[in-house]
Amino acid sequence: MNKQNITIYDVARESKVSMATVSRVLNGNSNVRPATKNKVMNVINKMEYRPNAVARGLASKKTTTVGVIIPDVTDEYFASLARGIDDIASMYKYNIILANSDDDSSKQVKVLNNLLSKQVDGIIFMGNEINDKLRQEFKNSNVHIVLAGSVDEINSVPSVNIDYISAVKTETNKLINNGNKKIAFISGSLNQPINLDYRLVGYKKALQENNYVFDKSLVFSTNGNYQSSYNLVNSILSKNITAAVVTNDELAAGLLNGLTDLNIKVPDDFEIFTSNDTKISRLVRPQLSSITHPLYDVGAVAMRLLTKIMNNEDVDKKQILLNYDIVERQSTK
Amino acid sequence: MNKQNITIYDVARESKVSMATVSRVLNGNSNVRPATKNKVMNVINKMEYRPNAVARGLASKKTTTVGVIIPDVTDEYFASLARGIDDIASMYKYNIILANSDDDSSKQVKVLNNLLSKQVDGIIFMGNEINDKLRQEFKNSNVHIVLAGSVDEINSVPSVNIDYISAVKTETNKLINNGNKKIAFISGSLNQPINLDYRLVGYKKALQENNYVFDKSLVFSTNGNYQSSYNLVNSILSKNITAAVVTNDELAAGLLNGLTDLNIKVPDDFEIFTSNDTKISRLVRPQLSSITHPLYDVGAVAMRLLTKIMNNEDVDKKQILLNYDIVERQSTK
DNA sequence: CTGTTAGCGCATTCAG
DNA sequence: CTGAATGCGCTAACAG
Repeated sequence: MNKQNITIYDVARESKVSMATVSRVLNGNSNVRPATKNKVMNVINKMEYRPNAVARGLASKKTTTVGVIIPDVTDEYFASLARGIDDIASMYKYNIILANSDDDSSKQVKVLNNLLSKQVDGIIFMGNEINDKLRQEFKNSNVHIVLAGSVDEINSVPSVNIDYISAVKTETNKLINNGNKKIAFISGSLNQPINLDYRLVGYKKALQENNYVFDKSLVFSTNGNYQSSYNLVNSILSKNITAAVVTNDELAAGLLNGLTDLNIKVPDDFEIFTSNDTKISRLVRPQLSSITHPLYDVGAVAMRLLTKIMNNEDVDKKQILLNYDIVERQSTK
Repeated sequence: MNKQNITIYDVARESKVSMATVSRVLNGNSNVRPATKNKVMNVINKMEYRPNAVARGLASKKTTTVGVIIPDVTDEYFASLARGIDDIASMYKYNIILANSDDDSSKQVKVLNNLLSKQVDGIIFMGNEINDKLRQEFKNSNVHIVLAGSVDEINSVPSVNIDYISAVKTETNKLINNGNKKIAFISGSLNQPINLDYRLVGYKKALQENNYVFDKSLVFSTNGNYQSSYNLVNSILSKNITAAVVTNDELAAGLLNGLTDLNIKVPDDFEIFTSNDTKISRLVRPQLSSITHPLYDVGAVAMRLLTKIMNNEDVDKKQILLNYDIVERQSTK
């Protein structure tokens, strides 16, 4: 008999007990005499029996797998979240089905439904924009969903993030205190609430507190990649800007390199603050000052929250904000 | 009735056919009259019926999910492979269960068995070292396994890679042609066959062809991270080395920055070739010359190969080598 | 504490 | 071309 095909019946027969008893020891049910438990365990080990999780899932209506919807694993921001998610998931005996969505709305609902058909016990969603259609799908699906490092501006779903507003505000304040008069705000698409409704708001708040007038022409909305900010440099310099708050590290690296290539000295002639503290921020020269975004922890806490929710435990707060810090490296004075 | 709980029986009743017929239209079985097929399809759409993949898996013994064992999603090298894997997987209607192994041998067998219990139809394995224990587990598991961007020195498993020997040899030759007399080979652990049995061999071949004597003291085995090569710089310079072939981009970035911090000019005073052409190689200054490693394609082809194998199609070659190229950016003359 | 029994939702014979 | 019946491997009452 093939190792793959050993069933609970086989070990029951071999152990001279009923399959129900085997099932009990498998599931740690206490209602089984230690002696028979040992007997069964021995047979299980001897036969190298491995429970069929699919059958289990069908019978119990629990698959111990969660779906993870991610824009792109290749993006270090989300990959770091994913790593935190997987570590905690496996700690709680869950597997993750990972699905790339490219942040594309139609792909997102497609993979969501695919995940649901696989009967996942829960879903961790990562994405830069959540529209009504998606919210509706979330609601209609009867699985629990948690957002990781992603915001829903109306908080219709539990989520784990940092306080983006406050973080960006702090950075902007530092730049103001360093004497900069014109500070750019450079982000990925402003259609993304995380940029428009959080980070930009933090930027504006800092300006306001310091009696700076908000100047729309100092706000740069890009597609978020390295080249887009690299190409922005001339336009930025023409406006006598001397510092920038940037919302992702690739963007910041592009800006930095663009500046350097034009012989503008960072931080002497231009200061940069970035947002996610990924490896990139330490690889470039000068190294980038940044928010110390605890990406791994955001993923980990999101997954932990999901286990609680799936387990029907009480959770006091469904919108969790983790602590961040600011690290000043070489791109700021 | 809850959308999640609509079964094949419900649509059968509603369609006034048997569940067998519904099953047939679901599976594209041609033995069903177009008229009844339409009737059933309409009901399916109306009720928003979504087949339960778990039940399907139990009945058909196919789960349309494959396991993906990865050292660390956070590593851009493997993340790029994973992205290629997922894209092709979803193209063929498979989902991927992603499991991080940290390249740890005991974790690897643990997640392997976990994946097997989930009845995955196949496995893509990524890892820097495959030992006999693991090979044995591979053999005992009756699922098909394909290696992506990872080598088994005895080729006991189908795999997709590039020709590391030839690639490194080409790089080394260029460095030799540029007049360098002492060229370092800097890699992650030499316990990893990919470094010891492939890349180092390529390095040696180039030396030999040019009548250079191989000097063991020019070979640096590190733990593979940025800091480890950064810290190596003094030791390297003390040996009058003027160029290096580096086996991963983080390592190369560390070397580059270490050199730059000591005011050694790259490429004028020191040339660097790196291996994986990840974003990093373009973010640092000067940008790193590299093998143009088609990471996404390696993952994609590995997944495609797996689908063929799972489908019992004939595959002529089970050890696939993809084409690479060399791109000379700013770290070489 | 242990065994018997009935599904979980579907694919798949086997008849017709 | 369609339906009835069986079973995939396991969990979860229900009895005892």
